[in-house]
Amino acid sequence: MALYKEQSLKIYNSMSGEKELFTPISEGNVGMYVCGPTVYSNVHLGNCRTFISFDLAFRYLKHLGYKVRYVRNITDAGHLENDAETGEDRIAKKARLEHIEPMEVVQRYTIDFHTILQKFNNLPPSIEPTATGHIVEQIETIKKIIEKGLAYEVNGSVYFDVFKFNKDHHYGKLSGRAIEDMIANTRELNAQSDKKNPQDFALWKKAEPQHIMRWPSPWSDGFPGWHLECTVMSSKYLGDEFDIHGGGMDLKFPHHECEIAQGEAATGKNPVHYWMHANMLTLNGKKMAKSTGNNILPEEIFTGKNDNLSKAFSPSVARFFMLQAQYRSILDFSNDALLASEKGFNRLMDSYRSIDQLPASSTSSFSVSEWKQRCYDAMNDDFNSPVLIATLFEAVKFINSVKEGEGKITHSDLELLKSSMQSFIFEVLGLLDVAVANENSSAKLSGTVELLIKLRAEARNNKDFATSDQIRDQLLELGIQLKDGKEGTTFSVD
RNA sequence: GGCAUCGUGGCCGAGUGGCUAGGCAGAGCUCUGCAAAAGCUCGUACAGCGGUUCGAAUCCGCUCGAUGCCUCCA
Repeated sequence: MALYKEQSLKIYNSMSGEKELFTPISEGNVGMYVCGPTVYSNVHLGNCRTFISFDLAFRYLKHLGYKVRYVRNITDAGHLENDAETGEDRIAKKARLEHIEPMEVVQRYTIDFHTILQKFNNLPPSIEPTATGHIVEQIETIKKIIEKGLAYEVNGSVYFDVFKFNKDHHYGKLSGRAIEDMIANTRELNAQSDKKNPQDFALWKKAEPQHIMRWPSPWSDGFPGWHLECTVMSSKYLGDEFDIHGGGMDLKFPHHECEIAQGEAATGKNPVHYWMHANMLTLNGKKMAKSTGNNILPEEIFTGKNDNLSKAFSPSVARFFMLQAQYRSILDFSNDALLASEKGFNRLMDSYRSIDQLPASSTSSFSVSEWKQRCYDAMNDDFNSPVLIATLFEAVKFINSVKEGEGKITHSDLELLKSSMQSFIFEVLGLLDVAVANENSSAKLSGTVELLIKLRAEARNNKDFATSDQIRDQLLELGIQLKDGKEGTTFSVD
């Protein structure tokens, strides 16, 4: 029997503002769409947090036995830097600054994006469509919306008629806005706007002569509006209605609001059943954003080359740090927080590795099956990874107590403990055991250290503490820590 | 200005009416030749002010503060 039949997953739906029992449209199958990046520069750590959050959801849904189709787009068509009627798109700007083709910009940063997410051990999505690969579909959707009378053409550009749409629908229902408030709060636009109303948004923009990324359409040589690609690609691969749509909190308005409007205008159906929004990662208390320069690159974490960092941290430590906060909470990045996470992460891994060495008893002093269900309870509660991690640490405490000869565990509980820890740490949380990953290259090292441990033990037996301490202290200087336990000495490498 | 989210012990972060996570740091003890590691014990926090309630960090109101969106952003 599939696990999802035993576990009841609740997801916080941004649309209702409540945690709702998750029921997919088609039993056993989940369609999930997440807004991907615009590839005009390196992904920063804040971007990564969002994608790690949805990777966690993807992993858990799969773990529960769902067949998941995870679609995440790449925005590679240039979109304007602001809502002005003229201006340069960010990809073209980057191309001009670096003297390369716009598609070279796209290629370079798509590769960077993939490389970084792979280091964080994110699973690749099932489909990763690009905006430029779906121009035809986007034009077709614009035609549909025009036919419904909810879009209009002006000077080769097509705009979505928000006011007209709002007569029969509620534009603003996701972000809790009323159109009257939007009008009251509208900022002054430049006078030469083609839009009927400032709230209208572009479905198609006529390209200026210098605009490189352009495609023919019934209205003009131009390019699609930013919001359109997600509507088109999500419906193409997941259907007019699908289960989960995710993205960063900053996309809630206007991007996701526009997606809903486009979907409802084109098909008459409300496209998304569960809206999920991942919260921001902040640096120095401020949102990380490419546009303000308040950001830190993942590569700088891995190398330690950033003024905010005292040392380098592995991708798994950074991932663990982020998973220690719930995805809907703002998380503030700091060196101290990362240092604390690193210690906790290492303790978790050390404990996991020691499970094989635990002696079995005839009874257990810890209910493994009950503990396991609490792990599920945590994840079932809107993917609450920090509570899952806290629960994993209960097991760590127990494992260590067995090592000390305090706790007792039966053979079958031992098996269950090991397989559960394995599932949650690696499969669900997607953490990587650095020591295991380096096993092959470190086989010689561990042999060498084992030899030194043996020599030290002999020296200690002979009360030659000068020699034994020298071995211990010099190894520590090299980053190898010896740990004396009841069952002998083990070691860990930084 | 509008809308939204949030303010938890030294730090990071869970918890949404009573049983008061977890990690890191700190203190004591056990173990140890001494340490480290590990184990045990300790800390009793919820911005402020009112209100609801037998009982509130948790619900309501107000005040203060922070952040996000309202123009591109995960």
